[in-house]
Amino acid sequence: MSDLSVRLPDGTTRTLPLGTTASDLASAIGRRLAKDALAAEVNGQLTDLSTPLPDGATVAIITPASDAGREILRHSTAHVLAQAVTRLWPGAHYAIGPAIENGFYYDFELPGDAHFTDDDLAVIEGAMRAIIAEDQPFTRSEHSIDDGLELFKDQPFKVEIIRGVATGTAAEEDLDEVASLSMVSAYANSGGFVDLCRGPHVPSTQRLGHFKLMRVAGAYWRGDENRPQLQRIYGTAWESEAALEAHLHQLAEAEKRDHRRLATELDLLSFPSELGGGLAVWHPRGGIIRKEMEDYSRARHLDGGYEFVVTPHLTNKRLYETSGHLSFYKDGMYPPMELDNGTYYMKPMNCPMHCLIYKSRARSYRELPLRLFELGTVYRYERAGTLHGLMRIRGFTQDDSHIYCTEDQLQDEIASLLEFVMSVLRAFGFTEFTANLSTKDPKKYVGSDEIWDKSTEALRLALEKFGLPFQVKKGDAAFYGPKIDIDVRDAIGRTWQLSTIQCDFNHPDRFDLEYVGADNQRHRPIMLHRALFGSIERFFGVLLEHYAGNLPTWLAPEQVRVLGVRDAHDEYAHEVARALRVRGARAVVEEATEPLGARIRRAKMEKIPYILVVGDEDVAARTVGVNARGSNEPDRAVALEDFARSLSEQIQAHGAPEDR
RNA sequence: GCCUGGGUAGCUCAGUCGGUAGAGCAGCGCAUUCGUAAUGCGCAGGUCAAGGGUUCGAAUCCCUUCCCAGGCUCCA
Repeated sequence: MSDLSVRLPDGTTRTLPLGTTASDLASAIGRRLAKDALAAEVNGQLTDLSTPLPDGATVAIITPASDAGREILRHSTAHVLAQAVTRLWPGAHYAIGPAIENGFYYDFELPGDAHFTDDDLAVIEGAMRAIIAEDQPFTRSEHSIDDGLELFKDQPFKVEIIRGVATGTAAEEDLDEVASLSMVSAYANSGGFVDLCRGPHVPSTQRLGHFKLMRVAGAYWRGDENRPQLQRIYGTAWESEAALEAHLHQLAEAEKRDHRRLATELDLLSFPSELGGGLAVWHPRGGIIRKEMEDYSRARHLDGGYEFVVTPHLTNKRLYETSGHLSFYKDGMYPPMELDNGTYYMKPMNCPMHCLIYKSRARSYRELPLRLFELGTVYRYERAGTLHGLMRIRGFTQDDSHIYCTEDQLQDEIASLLEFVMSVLRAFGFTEFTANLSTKDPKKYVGSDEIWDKSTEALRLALEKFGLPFQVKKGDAAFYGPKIDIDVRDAIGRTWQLSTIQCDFNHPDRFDLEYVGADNQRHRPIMLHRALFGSIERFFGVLLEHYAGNLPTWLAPEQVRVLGVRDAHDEYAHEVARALRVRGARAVVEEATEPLGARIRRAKMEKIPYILVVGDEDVAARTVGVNARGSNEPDRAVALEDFARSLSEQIQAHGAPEDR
């Protein structure tokens, strides 16, 4: 009997009898590994533990606490979900059930137009736990296309997938469901349940169990809203109960910093239903934060060589005929108003108006780059189901600028734009950035290939110059030009797309924009769109979540609350607050009509950066007791002058917060 | 727009089988004068999202609309 040898991830090789499976290998290495093993990676290919190993293979055993291991757990749990649903709803059709970030889902079509309800989740979960307790093996089998079609003849979605594979028209995600282009693989469990799948799977259902079904949702088959809507069940699954608990805890934490909750709790803004969906009113405490953000933005733009413009919210439709919005963006616009002298629209974008400003007189190359900036409020008719707090809203203000430059200036202008954008984002406390570079969609674009190449290259060079990690998204650009999108990472690791720098070869043509060059000839400028916050509303929402409501002092609506210990100290408390206000701080006194502890508690819950407590000793020595947000120990007997100076320095500096 | 689930006091929520609405916090008043996260007592607060229907009677059952949540689709 001959042997085979395999190479392990640590570089060692092992010699084993022919016919050894990955499972045998794990046992040979150690009892612990044998117990943990879920699957194997053989020559870079994931496979079941029961697969016999080829001679000379490089083999790694996949265990649960790894990305690959969790993915297998999740995918296998999705199969159990499908099996449970078919037990409870005989005749249910199951479509696809992949592993996703933190979990899995599976899409179903229930017999007789039935729908899942939230209450069904507990029932399904119970059925899943029963299947897991039954310790059912996942048994792989391979079939020809024809046999596969026969095997799944009662499952129309599976049939469609197999047909797609057979005819070479399969979507990429479908290839995960089958073994190869000429063969389909299936996994059977006990009780007659079979699912189409490439695998690998855990050896038996007993290896699963640390999961929770999260919610039901509708999802279109193939993600196409013209196709049937299926019932999707989302779940999360982990390698251990502790990991599952940690994930659920993380979700609870994220919910605590939900900007919609914080906006209500901190009395910042609201969405009165009288206004209609996606329209917000800003309360005084939200309004002052917004003012600070806008003031800072304006100051930086002034510094950065921008010129300030203002344009109306409403315009005659002719403008959007010229810009082309009416032909390609009509669905996103509020319906027209028919007036005596024409048809008017709310503006969904500022760019056409800025082009009119450019066009208002002849331009010389000496004026370029011309950087127009506006806090421009726009209205977009977002579909009702897409609205989401401040993140997706129907009326919002963009910090929008349009830069007109020559081809020769493009490179430098993009580089300086990127630097400007990052510098402002850093001032708001973001430190981690990534970018996407979207390139030409060869099927749909305007402008010459040369200008696309040149500007795409300019964008790429700017990203490289700043060492910003980026991914190229091929074909993802809008038809009018390539773009950079900048994502920031927030305090709990989520990423948000905020800023964008887009080249536009379309507007200059449509508006027939020109400048006179040094050669006394007319030339067409290039237009750049640049949004930094994107929308003030959305950026505000991201900031709130990033800081969990603990805004840096310069942005906090109330920066200092002054509390006298007894009402005898109220007069001094007012004096302290006045002294701080003179230096530009927002300081408020809450008089001593309630116990000190209650007033401190309220100020803490309002997330005010500094609570000052003043008593007899402070009145006598002109000091304050400083209770800073996030610190455990109050700082007693700080000289008022010292506190006032350091506070105003902190506010002036903007930038990252002092938070501990 | 589509699917599922919701909407009860400013906020968070309870409300049984269809029988005329309840708590805590917040607010207001009075008392309390207190050194770092809740002083006590009292008062007020509601067209139960809106409209229609069934019923002797509707927060509760049915229909329509609006709004919200989570997804799907969409985000030029």
